[in-house]
Amino acid sequence: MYYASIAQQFKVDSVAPGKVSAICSSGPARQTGSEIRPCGVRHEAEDMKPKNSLERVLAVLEVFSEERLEWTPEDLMRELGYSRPTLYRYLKILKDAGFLMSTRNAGVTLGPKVVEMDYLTRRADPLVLRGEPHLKQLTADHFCTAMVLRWYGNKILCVASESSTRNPISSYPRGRPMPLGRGAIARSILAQLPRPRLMPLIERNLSDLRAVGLGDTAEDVLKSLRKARKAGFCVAYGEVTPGAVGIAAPVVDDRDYPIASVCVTIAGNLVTGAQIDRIGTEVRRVASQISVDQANDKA
Amino acid sequence: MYYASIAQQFKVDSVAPGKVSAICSSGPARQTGSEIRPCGVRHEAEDMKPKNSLERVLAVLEVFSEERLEWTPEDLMRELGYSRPTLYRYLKILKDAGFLMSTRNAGVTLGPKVVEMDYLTRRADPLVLRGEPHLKQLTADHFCTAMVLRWYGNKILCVASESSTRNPISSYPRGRPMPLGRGAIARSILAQLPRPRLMPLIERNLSDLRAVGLGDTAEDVLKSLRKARKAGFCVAYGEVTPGAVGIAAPVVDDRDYPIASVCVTIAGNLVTGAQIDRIGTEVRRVASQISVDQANDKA
DNA sequence: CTTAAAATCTCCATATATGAGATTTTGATG
DNA sequence: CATCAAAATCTCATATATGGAGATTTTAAG
Repeated sequence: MYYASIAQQFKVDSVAPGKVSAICSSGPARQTGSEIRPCGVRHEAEDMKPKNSLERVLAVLEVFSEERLEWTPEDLMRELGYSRPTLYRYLKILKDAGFLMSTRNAGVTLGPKVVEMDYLTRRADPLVLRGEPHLKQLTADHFCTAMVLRWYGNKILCVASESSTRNPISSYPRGRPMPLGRGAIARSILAQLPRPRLMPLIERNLSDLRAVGLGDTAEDVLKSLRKARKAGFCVAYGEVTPGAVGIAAPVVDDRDYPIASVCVTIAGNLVTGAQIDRIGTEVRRVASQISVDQANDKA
Repeated sequence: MYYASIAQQFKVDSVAPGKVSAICSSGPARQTGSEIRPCGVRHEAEDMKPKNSLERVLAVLEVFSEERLEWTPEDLMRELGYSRPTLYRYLKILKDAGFLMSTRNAGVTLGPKVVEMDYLTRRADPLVLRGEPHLKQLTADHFCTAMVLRWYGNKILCVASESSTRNPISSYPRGRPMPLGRGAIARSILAQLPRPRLMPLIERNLSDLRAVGLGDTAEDVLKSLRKARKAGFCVAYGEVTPGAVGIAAPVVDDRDYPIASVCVTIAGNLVTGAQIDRIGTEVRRVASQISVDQANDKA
């Protein structure tokens, strides 16, 4: 039988615990501490379609994006391939829970429960809580925008941001995923990833990575990232926002696996190279401070 | 009492416009232990237990609150009454979707997907989009905090807020539900509700409503609210935050049903009664402007 | 008041989630 | 690194919820 064969396969894997580590070291990273399952392919190519109804309800929430903030039931049925009653049942449940709300145009959008939960997240996320004082400090010391960004799935997500400039340069406020191929933040995180986890990401973003001068081949990029890792922080000139310098350092867990990044963004015409180095050192210090606090969080 | 005297002073000052005093409360803020009292409308007799698995998964997300930001699987099993495998299955799905994440203490918290969705909500919510320019205007004109708050379920939820003060007085930033029984905001919304919808809410919050001087019996409160409705805006002195004056007006849909509230919060020692009246008129104008725009949103 | 579109409901065969307990994995510790 | 307890996952028979087609009610519009 189908299931039987799968089960057997799993059994074979787990019968010999000694070999598991060998398999892991050459496969994708296993789930680590407080991270989301870093299962290789996510939104990029093709999510494996949800198999059970629980995942199918949640899948409804996944279709909302910056490009498509509002959906009609018809479109949802088409997009997700659910039957009419099913879709409407899902919608009812999601609306009742406040995750969705109706719009006038007979459509649906994300609802107030999301807002409420985000507030709780701000209060709960240790990275936000620990990060904020540091961000205040950084923005007090420099005329800049300082941020903490989470690494989850294959995304980089700003979770906290503080600014001492009039019009903050960053176009990535809390909650907006950042590109993987550009900017000091992305690099600071990539540089910290174990090779097997890293390579597919490099391949996928090679054109961007090449464009910002990290190297022509994947191997070259890898070499550049090794250097970056050694330095402890990354600098990027106008890669994400023209005229802005990004200075970022990774926050890691107790296994040196990256979980976030601390970044200072500052107008390019405001800083000299020497200053950038000084800020870089500060950012690195902050990031590693957060890393340590984080690791010791046995509360 | 201190606040009472301030309130009285205001009352005298604002006698001229006549209506205002009628809808003003003179009740001092009652200190309930800490300065910030979380809105405690939770596990009343209100939520019926979820019947199908879809609702049961979502119910997991419902247990997170300001008082309890982190849960262990064990506690969740106890709280929700799910079996071990079921609970873990739910957790796995929710974690994979990013709604939850593991903490080091073998617990779970709300995850990054929530943050991401909240960002989308900020971009999608017409109240936020339409409201923000008005808030900018209000905070430019006055030294205050201006907010838009949604009315959903039986909650009042701040969705947008702008501030021109150094330390914003409001302890209700985006996403934090507000109490129903206190403050100008709550009153501006309650006043707009149809009687059958309103009465149970009055009953449930009668002690609070009485404390702020809206009347002794439910009928009295109802009468006060009628007046408030007529005036078009509400004023409250230190009911939510000691020393702060709240001035709020309802945003309604095309059937005059309240969907939100616009509020200006300003330090009590900064404004005279006459100014409060002027601000009140402004707030009312903004709220009704948003109402109209909202109703015409056939985009 | 009539009509169209949207949303909900009914029915039922069948796929699917469930829970008790066994099993495996994790991670802390001497 | 062997050991042990706690945490997480798995197995499988069973009961249950699910989703498809189409009927039906509700809502919005003319």
